[in-house]
Amino acid sequence: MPELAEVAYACRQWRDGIGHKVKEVTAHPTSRVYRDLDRSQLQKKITGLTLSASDTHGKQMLFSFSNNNWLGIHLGMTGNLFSEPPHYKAQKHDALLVRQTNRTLAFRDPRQFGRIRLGEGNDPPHWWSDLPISMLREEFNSDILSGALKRHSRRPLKALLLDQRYFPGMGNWMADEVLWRSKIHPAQLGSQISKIKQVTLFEQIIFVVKGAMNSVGQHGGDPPEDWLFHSRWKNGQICPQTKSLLIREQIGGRTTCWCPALQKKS
DNA sequence: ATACCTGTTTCCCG
DNA sequence: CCGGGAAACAGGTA
Repeated sequence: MPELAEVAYACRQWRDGIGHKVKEVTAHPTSRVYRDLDRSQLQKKITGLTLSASDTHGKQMLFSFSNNNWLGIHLGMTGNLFSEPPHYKAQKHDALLVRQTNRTLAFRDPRQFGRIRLGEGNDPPHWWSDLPISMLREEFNSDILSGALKRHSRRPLKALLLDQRYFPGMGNWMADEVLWRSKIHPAQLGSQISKIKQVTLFEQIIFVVKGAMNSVGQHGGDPPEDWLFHSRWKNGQICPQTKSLLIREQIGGRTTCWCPALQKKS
């Protein structure tokens, strides 16, 4: 599920809980999402407080509570948020249940690659405030891209795009989408990208990020019909643009899908 | 049964 | 010290 737009949608699932008090907190006894945290401390801190706001930044989520308390959630590979009925019974992979009078806010994560963090203080904790500039902001400019290309001149573009220090929220399918639209081979090295291609690449990052937020981020469904997204998940699919056979291979340690007719190495 | 997977961290190498 | 890559984490699904 979770790349930036899916995270934004997940965050909205807890929106109805804002302005309401926490009656009880249930933490899964063994889930790895608590690897930074003491479960009883989480319960002690959050119980009785009021959820006051929520926000996302890339793949990170921040929930604000009364009394200067903060809860961070990262969905990992298989995490998701749900709003369930007040007396909902915990399922096997429910890592966290936050009970309120009219609903139960649930964080479910079968593979447990997600992560829960806590913070206390007037200002948001450092794990939130230290995040790199959001790709949705005006301050996210092409200098960030050119700086990353320069510093990592021997990295395949696919691997670079997944680097959260530069492109917070970029995930596997979004990176494939960006490279496909930019007509860049995913294994192309940072140093091999012309100035012209850099401009295209930057524009397509913005296009895909905004396009994903306006579709997936709003309704939780799929991105627009003509996106590579719909053809990238299994072998033997056809490029929506060129109608030639798409390739799927590991690049930068991740399954990568691209169109050999469109995305040539140079 | 076996391989695969929307993410990140840690370890190892040059 | 830095950059790059592989392995590890864990369980569901095809």
